[in-house]
Amino acid sequence: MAMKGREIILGILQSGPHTGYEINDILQTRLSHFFDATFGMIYPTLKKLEAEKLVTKQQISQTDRPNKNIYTITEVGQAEFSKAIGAPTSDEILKSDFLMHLYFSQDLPKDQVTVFFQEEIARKEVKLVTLQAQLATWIENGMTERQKVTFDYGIAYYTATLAVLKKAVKSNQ
Amino acid sequence: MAMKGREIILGILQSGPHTGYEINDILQTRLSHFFDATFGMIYPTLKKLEAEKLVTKQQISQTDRPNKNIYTITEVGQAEFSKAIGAPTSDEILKSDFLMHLYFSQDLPKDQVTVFFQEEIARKEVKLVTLQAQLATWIENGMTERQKVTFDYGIAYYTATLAVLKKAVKSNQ
DNA sequence: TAACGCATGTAACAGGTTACATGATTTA
DNA sequence: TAAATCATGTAACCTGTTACATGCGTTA
Repeated sequence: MAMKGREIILGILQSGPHTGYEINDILQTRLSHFFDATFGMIYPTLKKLEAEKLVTKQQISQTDRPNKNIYTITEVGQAEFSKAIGAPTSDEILKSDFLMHLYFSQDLPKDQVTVFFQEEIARKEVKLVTLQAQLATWIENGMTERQKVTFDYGIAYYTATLAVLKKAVKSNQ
Repeated sequence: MAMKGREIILGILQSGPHTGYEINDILQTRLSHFFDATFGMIYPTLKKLEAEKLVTKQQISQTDRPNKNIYTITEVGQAEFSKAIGAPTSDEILKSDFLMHLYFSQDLPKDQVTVFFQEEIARKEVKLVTLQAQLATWIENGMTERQKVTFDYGIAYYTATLAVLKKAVKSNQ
């Protein structure tokens, strides 16, 4: 059984207390190339985690900004997380809507396919730049050697697939 | 809205009538690097598609093997598929349980992490070999230029990430 | 004045997963 | 004789998605 939203959030809280908003930010910047999350998943999960005593909530009132809830992992939460991190890893899952379209695009006009290519290239370039831009601050705030591998993996992935896409869009024209 | 199971199955049926078993086979060999399916999804989807008249079912009795159902796409199904294939593509989604483990592995012993690396490398090598082995028969049975791009994408992806993984497992030892 | 950042939450729903159930023939 | 191939299906469940709802302060 792969690690799900609950374990990911527990994992992020291991590096210190955070709000749901901050958890989302970490997910969007540093883990976005191998996991994706939305607020619609984060807040309900945090609520369940609190009900199960895996995290505790501290409410902070703010005047200039909305009030916030800071979540801290408990010992029970730590134990649950340790169990999950030691469990065997499962298969990676990639769902590419772009490749799906391309695979079945035999009846689409060339121009339409070119647009799909360009959109996918643009998306990947944004992802690549976002990830690369993270590196400096990430190292400052403490990046482990193992986390560096997840970073390298993302860069290699985007770089290699962008090359294929850019070559293909040329021969499509 | 990304293409879901129903559109994928409709897409496969565009290249001719197939059984659920055959659909699974195509998915596991040629599309497995960007989509994954299970029988638990395929058969119920086929049933819904038939109820909605997007496909028709022909029952074939066999003596030496189990009976089978051959599904054929209808005109309504064609129309639905054309609509889906022309719609904008959405973001790719990658979920890597291995990278998740690696990212949060600070408390795991080196040996355990090495095992995770080796397992992931083995999985990817199998995927790479399976995909490469498909090429010859795929070309014979008709592979479009665009499908060739999805193939190249998969090869580039596995090759690039395997290189990162192999380098990292060495420095981990 | 529009957009963005901060900040949280719910309800309905869709979609797929997992586990189970069956069984003959062929290949290693 | 164990395992793989062919072949289909259901039921319960889980997890996450989408859309909606609110609202102030700051920056462009």
